[in-house]
Amino acid sequence: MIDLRLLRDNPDVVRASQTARGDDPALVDVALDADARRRSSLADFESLRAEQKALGKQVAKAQGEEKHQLLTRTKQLAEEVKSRQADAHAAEKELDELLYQIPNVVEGAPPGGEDDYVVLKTVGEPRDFESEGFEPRDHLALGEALGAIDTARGAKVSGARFYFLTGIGARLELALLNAAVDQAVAEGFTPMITPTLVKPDTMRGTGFLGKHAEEVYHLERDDMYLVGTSEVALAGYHADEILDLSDGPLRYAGWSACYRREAGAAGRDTRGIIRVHQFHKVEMFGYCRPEDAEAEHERYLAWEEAMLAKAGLPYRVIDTAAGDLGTSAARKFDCEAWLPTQQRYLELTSTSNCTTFQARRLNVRERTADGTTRTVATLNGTLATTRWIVAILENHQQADGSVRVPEGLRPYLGGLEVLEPVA
RNA sequence: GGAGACGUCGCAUAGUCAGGUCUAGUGCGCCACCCUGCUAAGGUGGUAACGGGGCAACCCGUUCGCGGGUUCAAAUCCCGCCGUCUCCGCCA
Repeated sequence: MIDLRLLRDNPDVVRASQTARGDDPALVDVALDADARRRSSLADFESLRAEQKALGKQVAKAQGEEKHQLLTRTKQLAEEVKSRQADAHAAEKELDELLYQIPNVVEGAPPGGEDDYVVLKTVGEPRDFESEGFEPRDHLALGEALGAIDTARGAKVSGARFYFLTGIGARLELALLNAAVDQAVAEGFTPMITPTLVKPDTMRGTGFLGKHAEEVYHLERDDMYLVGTSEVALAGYHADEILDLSDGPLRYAGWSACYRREAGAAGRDTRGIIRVHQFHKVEMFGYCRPEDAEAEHERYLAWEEAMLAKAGLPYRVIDTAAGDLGTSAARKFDCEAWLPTQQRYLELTSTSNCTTFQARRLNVRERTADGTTRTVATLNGTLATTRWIVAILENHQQADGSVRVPEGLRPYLGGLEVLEPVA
């Protein structure tokens, strides 16, 4: 939720943000109007309520005829209070619904849509397979030859976009995720294994039930949601709390299964495990002071790049355009690894600065030096996911169908240097 | 799944049976000041969050797990839900 005060004091900032995202700037004025109605109906209700309470005290003391007269007045008043309260309630709800439709205010992201990202840098050289003298195989062909990935049986058991990681494939994923957790712990993150089913309030608070609600699995019978990332649980972790950030930002590394319906992706990335309904992820998530959020965001990006280095992948970093930001993000950097068989970059990490947007919805505040409270900022960023296996297999493959294990992962595979095809 | 107890402004508790004097008391903790040559102890005052109004001092409202209801009036009575604990049943 955006800051109501910002909306009132600087509506132009919010209008400009809406325009940058390709959303309707008029929503700002509709919300301002609703806010004015809310405040006036609230004032009406509150003054009547104050009168009712004052009279109520007299009723308690009065006797006989005086009490009788007071009661006839207070009974009338009660009716009116009730109706004004209902008005105030309705106005509040109306404003709330409007505010929920306004995504976070963009901060520094380039204007435009999905294709208008800005490449911040490119790291590492894509291999020249032609000069090496062989045609690279895609991750599924490699994974099947290595006995690492089984999508056929995944489909048999659970349907399209499901898979089994088998043998060395399962070990490779564990190695990757363990490397991510170890790095995070070394940097001072608290490792967390999080719930993957959450209540509606938590899912709504993190901003995933807006435009992208179609992406989320919902369990009708229990009214619970399957999370698409541990960000959801970690954002909810401190909901309704007042934090002490005097020792610096809080940093958590969440390890969880992630579930996505991929409703809007029909026909895209159908081969292999690039786009699947279930995968695992180690996610950085943190709380910090609003003025520290931008610098913290840069650190998250640096930690992602450190992981990519461990995996030995060529990649680029993009600054996502305003129109392609998630509801909660004010700015987002993605790291995309080179995918040789598709001659394109594939998103492996994404780090968002959500400023105070998520925290305001989830009511996460900090105690400031002068004793007051204020809303904190939240950030998130990917450290490793199942999808990384795609890039690792393709980029480190050799002519004989074997795959070199990147050095950063070898300690997690008992020193194994090469993955060999199984017969 | 069944039965019961419980949920109060950081923590611990009083208040709920008998609705109005609860503007929610007290202890601990915390903050400021005072006193004491230091320290310990002691004294005085302050100390929940959110919203609305006001330049401000301040005033008003909401919140006693959450949501409804009864009533002129709800921490207190009624209903539903959530959570914690205890016992029973069932299952891994």
